[in-house]
Amino acid sequence: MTTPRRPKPGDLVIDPLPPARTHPVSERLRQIYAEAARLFVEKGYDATSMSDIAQAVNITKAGLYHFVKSKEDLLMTIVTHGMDQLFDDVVEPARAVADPAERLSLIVRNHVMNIGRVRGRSGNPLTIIADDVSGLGGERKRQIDRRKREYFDLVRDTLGALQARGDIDGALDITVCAHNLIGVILWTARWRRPEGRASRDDVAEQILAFVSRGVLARRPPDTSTLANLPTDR
Amino acid sequence: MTTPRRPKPGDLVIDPLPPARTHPVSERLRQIYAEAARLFVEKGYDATSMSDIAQAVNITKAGLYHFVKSKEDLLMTIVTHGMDQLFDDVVEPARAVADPAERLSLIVRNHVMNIGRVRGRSGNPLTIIADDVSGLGGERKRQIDRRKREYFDLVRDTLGALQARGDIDGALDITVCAHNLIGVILWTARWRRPEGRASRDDVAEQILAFVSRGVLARRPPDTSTLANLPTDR
DNA sequence: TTGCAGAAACCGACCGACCGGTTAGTCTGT
DNA sequence: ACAGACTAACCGGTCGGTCGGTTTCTGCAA
Repeated sequence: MTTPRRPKPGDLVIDPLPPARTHPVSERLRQIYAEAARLFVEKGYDATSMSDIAQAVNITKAGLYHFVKSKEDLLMTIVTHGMDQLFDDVVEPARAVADPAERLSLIVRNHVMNIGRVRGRSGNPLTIIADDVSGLGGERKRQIDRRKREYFDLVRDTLGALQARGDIDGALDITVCAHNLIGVILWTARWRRPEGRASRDDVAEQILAFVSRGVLARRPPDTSTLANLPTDR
Repeated sequence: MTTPRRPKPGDLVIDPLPPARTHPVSERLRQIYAEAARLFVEKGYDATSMSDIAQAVNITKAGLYHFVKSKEDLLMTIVTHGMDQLFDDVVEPARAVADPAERLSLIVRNHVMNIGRVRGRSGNPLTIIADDVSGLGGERKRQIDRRKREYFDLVRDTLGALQARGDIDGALDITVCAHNLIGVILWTARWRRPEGRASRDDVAEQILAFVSRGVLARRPPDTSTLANLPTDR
């Protein structure tokens, strides 16, 4: 029952969803994790059967069990890998940035880029499904929840630092703001289509503008003082 | 195969999840829809069995099928009812408001209040699960999607009107903004606990402030001109 | 007030399909 | 020879749903 190691920087980690193993992870295994992740995201964990996954990689269910211990293990590995990516791409880089405004920009940009990234032939890694971990039993669920909490705290503390130095209106509840911000980011996974009009970069910049200035803020300090009248109809 | 009617104003609609029936809908039926909704939200549609639902209302599965035609019917009725509420509480009132800024406020407030409302002994009505309608076949899924689209268009058009009159920065993509806004609202269903610190009203006002002014907008037009320096530190 | 028919409410037993997972054994490359 | 990759057949169990029957409620004629 050792806690599953996650790849350290310099680990030569292979692109899509590698299990914690030594180097030449078999192509099959990669394929299995990639297809399983795609199906879990597409149809949901409960609605995806092991036969579905087996069929997607062109082996029988028994063949699939040659590589994988259980369905729950499969989910745990996938979600853990998604979390690893989140920490490698977002959390650790963010912690290296001292200025909270810059840190916030980095978090938004990197997280949005992380979501919807297409790796190999797999669909987008999850983070979304990380919310759908009800299929995980006791200790493993707690492990994922702890890392989600860690990420949330990073965001909230960053907003807290901004509020402390006066960059955020004191009337705003930074805990609620942190939820809102994360909600906006994660929501992109549900509406953005890779083939759509908006690229990942576009969306990242749009979201940054959205959360920074808000939707109703007029562009520069408006030159005409008329703008401040109470509800002009 | 007539399209299921939804209650018109003045219909004397009974509180939690009534099927389309004449007045004295049986208590059992109300209980069934309420418990089913609670379980679907709690564990997900696929992970909830008909036996679970039957047990929750203290009858056998066969007894349950006396009231309900199929599991999919149950889901469809619940989701349709959730949509009805969204339209009654948010869309139709919003359409009666001419000013787009006021309309936006109404949408945010009423939608946040609608989510997490507790009716009778049922949990919060869904709108969340309206995203989880993969269990619905062809035509019925399309029917729900059409109404989701209608709501989305209302939000986007409202933002469009605000942008047209200069209240929203021209650089912002209002389609992305609409997604962001809806994401923030729906996300509340995933993190807000009724017993928690923040009331529904609190959250509604916080979100309104969040999307209006953004997080990084300093309070009033800062009196010291020093504030406009490029990235201090 | 009673008797009773019919409808609504409900149950125990059961169905075929499919679930996650296992077994025993067969290929194939080294 | 042997190990990894893989399969056909199968396991106990649960799924959504059905069946035939019994109880309980309700309206109404005598």
